[in-house]
Amino acid sequence: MATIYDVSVLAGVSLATVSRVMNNNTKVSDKTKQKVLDAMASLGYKPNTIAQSLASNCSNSVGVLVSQLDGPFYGPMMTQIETSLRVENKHVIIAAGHSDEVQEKEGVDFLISRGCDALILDVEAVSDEYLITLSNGDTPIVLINRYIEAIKERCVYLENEQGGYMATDYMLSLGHKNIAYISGPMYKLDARDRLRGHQRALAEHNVLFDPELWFEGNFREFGGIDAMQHLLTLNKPISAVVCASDQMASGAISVCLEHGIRVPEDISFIGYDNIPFPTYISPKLNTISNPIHEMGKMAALWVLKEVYKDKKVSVESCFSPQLFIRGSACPPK
Amino acid sequence: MATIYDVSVLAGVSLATVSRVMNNNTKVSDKTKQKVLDAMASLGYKPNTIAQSLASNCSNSVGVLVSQLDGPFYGPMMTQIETSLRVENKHVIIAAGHSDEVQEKEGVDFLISRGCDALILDVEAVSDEYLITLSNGDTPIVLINRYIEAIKERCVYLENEQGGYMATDYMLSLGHKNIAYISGPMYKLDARDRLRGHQRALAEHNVLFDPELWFEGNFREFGGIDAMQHLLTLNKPISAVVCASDQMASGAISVCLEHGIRVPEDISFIGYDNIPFPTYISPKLNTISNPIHEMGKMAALWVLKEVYKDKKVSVESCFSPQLFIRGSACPPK
DNA sequence: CTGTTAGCGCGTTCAT
DNA sequence: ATGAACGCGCTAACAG
Repeated sequence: MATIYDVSVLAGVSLATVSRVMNNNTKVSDKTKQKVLDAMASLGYKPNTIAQSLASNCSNSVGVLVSQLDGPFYGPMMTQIETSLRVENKHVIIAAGHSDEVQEKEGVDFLISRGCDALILDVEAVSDEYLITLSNGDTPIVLINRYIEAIKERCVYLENEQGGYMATDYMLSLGHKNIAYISGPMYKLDARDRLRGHQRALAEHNVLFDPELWFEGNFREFGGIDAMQHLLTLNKPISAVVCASDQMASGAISVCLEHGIRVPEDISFIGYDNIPFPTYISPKLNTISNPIHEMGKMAALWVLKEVYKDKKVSVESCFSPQLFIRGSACPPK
Repeated sequence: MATIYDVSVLAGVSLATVSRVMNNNTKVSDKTKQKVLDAMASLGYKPNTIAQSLASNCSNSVGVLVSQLDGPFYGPMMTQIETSLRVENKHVIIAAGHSDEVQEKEGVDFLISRGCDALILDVEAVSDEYLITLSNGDTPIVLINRYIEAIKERCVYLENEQGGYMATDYMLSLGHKNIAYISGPMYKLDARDRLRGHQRALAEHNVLFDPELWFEGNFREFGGIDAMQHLLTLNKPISAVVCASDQMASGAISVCLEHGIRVPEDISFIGYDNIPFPTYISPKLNTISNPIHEMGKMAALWVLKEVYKDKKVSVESCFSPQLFIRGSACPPK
């Protein structure tokens, strides 16, 4: 591999001059610049990014820690992050936290030790205090999907309570009264927020929240399956089910169909997240959008602006959910 | 940040000794080692990986280029790669190729310029020749999902032809004769291989391949939707549909259900890939497994063995598909 | 077993 | 505008 030294010899200039044309932050006369450029081209010179990092104390890498790399969310998010960052020649290093406090912290340490210039975190097991302390460290962080008052300028999040409200409000406006709710696990903030929204909608319509009609799921398909099986054993009238995730809604619907219960004729459904898959199956799932890809992009822009001092980007941190009406709900009989 | 120098001073030894205990490849007396360890601990010393990389000419990073970061495949694959590599303290840098030749090449260049020690590639737009040439370069590469004879020891792949055969053979064994086939795009090798397997199965059962019953899809849900809508306009008897991907199968099934066609009673279906989602909906999709996560893991192990000279791993490069029977097929009426 | 010394490839003062 | 020299933090001979 050709180095800056080879280029300097061929161009008949000093090392420093070559470095200058590379970073073109200092004035270099046009003709020496051209000589250097020619030399670089004829040698097929590529800068050694490792050496650049060491000398400049900037690795041009940003670490991304998500709870899981698979599933319907993180893919789109990673896509946006990678795309937004690569155009600025930054690279992304990934790590998975697996929703486990120890692993999430290990992931953070790992990424920091890797010399990342910034961290984009989608974590759920670590405490607010940990994150606040972390944000005072040397490596800047942005949080996706989490709102912490003390460091709100580093948070990119969705108004989950509002989304939960919208889902249930929609069912109520259709005329439903007997509404079951399948929530996410209560240790997750977004699950709690969505549930709160659900309860607020019920209250506003003077419908009592029946704890028996609430099942704590896990956001995954089989959580929805378990939930629906349980709800069916209750022998209570249920005309609509609001699910805190599309995955749970899909699982729950499959249980109904297998029991000969028609959707939406017998029971209406609405999910949350607006993941792609359920829009292609039958019935097409109504849902509340969770613009996870937008949030990924925004987090990347935050890094570009705050860490790499890119002037032209502007960031927006709070996202509003949106209702998508398709074919999985109708008025009660 | 404390450096190796600070540690050496505090421990009263030389720089080299500190370096030795870090890499513990040379013998160091137990008590000096302990002194160094204590000094490191009390300083909270963390090695600077950038400097290590520069000095050792090894970045401990491996680049992963996939066509897309989202969708049901690459998530599980990335998970395995990340997990396998992280335990060995290697980090993964990601890039997306978007199934486009230019972008795939740019991605490769990007990762190489980032000093990756090795590349794991899941590419489909670049030519075999390009990859063969690339494999002769300085950065070792492994290919996932692609078989190239000249560099087969660098390929981790699935026997797609066999899988295609199995899917159709299964339908034939159920008694189906009027079998439609929804393929992937013909410019992709795996799509062609799966189709070949389909044709071989038909031939073995003396069933003629009817080109009219073959629709070239795109592996995605809407490809299956388009395909099924087209097949239905044919007014030909069709009792079974073999799809080259679960996503297309799901799209196709949704079209049937909307037309009041029952699955599997009226038309049987089988997909390919064994992605999670369709196992949670109704009807549960029969399919051929595509162990993409296993392949990801194997690629990571290949890198560990061939690049980082890890002795204990053994790699296997050829994967066999497997038939999964669930609820989307039955004998014809 | 341990210390000395030279790089790794590049950025960045200082001079000039 | 350009060059010389030093330093980033660490590894790897080479001595001893």
